[in-house]
Amino acid sequence: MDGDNPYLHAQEDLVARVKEALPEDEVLYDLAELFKIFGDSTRVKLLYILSVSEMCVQDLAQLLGVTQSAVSHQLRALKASKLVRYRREGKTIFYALADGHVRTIIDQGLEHVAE
Amino acid sequence: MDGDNPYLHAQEDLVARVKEALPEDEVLYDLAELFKIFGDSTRVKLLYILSVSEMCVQDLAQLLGVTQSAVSHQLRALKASKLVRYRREGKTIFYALADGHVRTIIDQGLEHVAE
DNA sequence: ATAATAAATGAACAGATGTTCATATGTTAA
DNA sequence: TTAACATATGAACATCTGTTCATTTATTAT
Repeated sequence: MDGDNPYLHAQEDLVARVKEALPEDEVLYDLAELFKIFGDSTRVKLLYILSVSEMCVQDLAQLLGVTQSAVSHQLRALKASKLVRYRREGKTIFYALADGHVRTIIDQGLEHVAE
Repeated sequence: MDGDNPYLHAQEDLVARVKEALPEDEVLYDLAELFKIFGDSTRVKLLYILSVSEMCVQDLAQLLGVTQSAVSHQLRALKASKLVRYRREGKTIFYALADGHVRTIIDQGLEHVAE
């Protein structure tokens, strides 16, 4: 213990080493943005639903018990995060998951919640 | 196409089937709460750091560039979600991840972000 | 063209969130 | 018991978020 050090408590070596191990700030920021998407019950439900089957906006709204507008707004967020894709069929637009990652992340989360 | 049906568009069978497949509302709510924790850059950083090494509050604050108070508040949230544990050593309290799930979830997220 | 239907968008607003500041609690050493 | 240090907590505040309502855009059928 070097009594002169004003930061007596700090394990400076450790701090430095961990700092090395950290991903870029921007990456961690993007990561938080991604999880933010999953951090709303309407959106996780949306994602879970779409992991079961593609579906049109109105059916999603009905299943979620919210406005068509609300779903549309949320789908916009999911699109921006590349989590969903969509296809138009006449007046109707069908949304689907962009890839399998989503379900994997959800399932990991469910495992933790189940404990 | 049954033209009399006021919900012409809806694939009611599908909606019903998917409804069956959905986890309980409460589970999905808890799931969202869990991901909400990961959905803030201060907190993911915290979690990432702790996945590398246990650490005391002051060092965490230094590493994150925020107040000791801010870290303490966030750690409270992490404790409430059973994501971290802690041990006291004199005046200092060392925080650590509660289990390995956290890192798994983070790594899954990082994979998606990396694309 | 016009009407009808599906989805998207913008404005507005209530409620939640994350931070700092000030202060309290707990622990150790003098 | 007092001083010093580490952490926790409460209040206050600015910002962010998610929803609804009203409206617009896009597509199809008449």
